Amino acid sequence: MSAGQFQLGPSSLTDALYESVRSRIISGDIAPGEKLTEQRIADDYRVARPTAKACLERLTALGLLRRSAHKTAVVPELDEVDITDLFFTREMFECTAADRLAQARTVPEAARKAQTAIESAVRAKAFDDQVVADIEFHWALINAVDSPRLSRVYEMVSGEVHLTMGQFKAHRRTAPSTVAAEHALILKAIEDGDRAAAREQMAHHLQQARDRVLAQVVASREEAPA
Amino acid sequence: MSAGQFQLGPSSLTDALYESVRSRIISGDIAPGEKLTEQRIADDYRVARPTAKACLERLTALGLLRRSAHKTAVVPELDEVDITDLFFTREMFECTAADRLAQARTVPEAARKAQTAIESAVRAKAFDDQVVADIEFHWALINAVDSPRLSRVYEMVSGEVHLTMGQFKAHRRTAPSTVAAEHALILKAIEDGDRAAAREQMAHHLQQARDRVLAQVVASREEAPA
DNA sequence: CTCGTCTCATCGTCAGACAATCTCCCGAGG
DNA sequence: CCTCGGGAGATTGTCTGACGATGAGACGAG
Repeated sequence: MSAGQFQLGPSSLTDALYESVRSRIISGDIAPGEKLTEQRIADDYRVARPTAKACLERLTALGLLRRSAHKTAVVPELDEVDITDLFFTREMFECTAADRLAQARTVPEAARKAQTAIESAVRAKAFDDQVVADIEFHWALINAVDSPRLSRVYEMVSGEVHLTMGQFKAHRRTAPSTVAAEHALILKAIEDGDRAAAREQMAHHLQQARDRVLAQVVASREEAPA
Repeated sequence: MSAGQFQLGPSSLTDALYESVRSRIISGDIAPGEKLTEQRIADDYRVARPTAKACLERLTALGLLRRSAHKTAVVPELDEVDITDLFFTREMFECTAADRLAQARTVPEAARKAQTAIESAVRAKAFDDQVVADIEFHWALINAVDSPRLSRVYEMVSGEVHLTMGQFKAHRRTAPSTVAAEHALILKAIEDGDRAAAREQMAHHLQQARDRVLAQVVASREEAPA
């Protein structure tokens, strides 16, 4: 009985559950501030509570949920301090990656593909697609470094990056297609093998992105002072 | 009955279990290559298997264990590729931290304390203490940046750093007290607010450390060709 | 209106069970 | 003698069901 324990899928049930909950959080289907009990997951997905528990623990480790002992997990709402810290950490990762790639003059194919995807999403005014492609672009650079540990630790901030994007895309009014231009500069620097420029363009891009996000946080707070 | 479920300690049983197993792996009490079944943990510590399982999963996430689906977890033996990658990642973290601290001209007190601890351990020829203090030194710099995310992700490599130290300290024959001297240069650069120098000294120190570890790996392999 | 207590929701952990999967040894065949 | 396939045991993934502990909010006393 009990719909559980088919593991026909490519990965185990646990992984599928994790992926599903993760995407629901990232997409905003489960809104920031919303509580997520173990029982709710268990009921929603017809799994046992321990399975749901493990899933919540994984998400907590990635920063997609926050909880302390005996308290219910909630989807965090990132404030200015969180966002500043998050982008600081991103900058460390991504500037290092840009430097490395410039050193090797390796422009990953995946990054180019993501770049064209961004451009077409901008033309189509498909903001969601643009966000997805943007994240893919950054992931492509990280993965191209070919350092398992770098990719592993980047995953720990990637979830929160998604959160910032999803959290505020509803409020988005300016649609800066400058993102694509900034990406192009980064790729150019990598192509030229100019390490310093690659670092700098990446840092600049991330600071711009951070400021855009911060501006939205402030704006959304002012229009909804709780 | 069943000795479990007293949670007198400061943290929960799960945390205590995790800490204990972690320290046993790091100290080499559980040797690299050794298999660690869920049942063994459960028996050793008189906890239920699910509790042991959760513990192993946490350690796996930190790189202190390796496992794939349906296979028994083992303490990894880091090879040259792993160590190179690990130090590359460390360099990213720690150079960023050194840069930041130099920018603020903040020399953390904890780092100074660790530094004197290293010196006295060197004088006492207490190699184990030296390793512990060395790790504390590096942690102190990371934590002084006061970035929750930086500290969180550093934890993901810190475990493996411990492993490299513990894994090879048995084979150690040269006792390079140059470590303390290199640390002093880093602190000096931070004190002077010289960001470039801080980065460079840190990078240099880590490259030295990496080469020392790599040399030991090669040496230990040659003397024990399995 | 404030404060302490009490109940309920939720979590941490346990025990025991079953199916799926992996490992390893051992015998059949070349 | 070596290689290869098959089965028994070991190990994991997940389930069900249960108990005590902890935290949060309601409810009544002062």
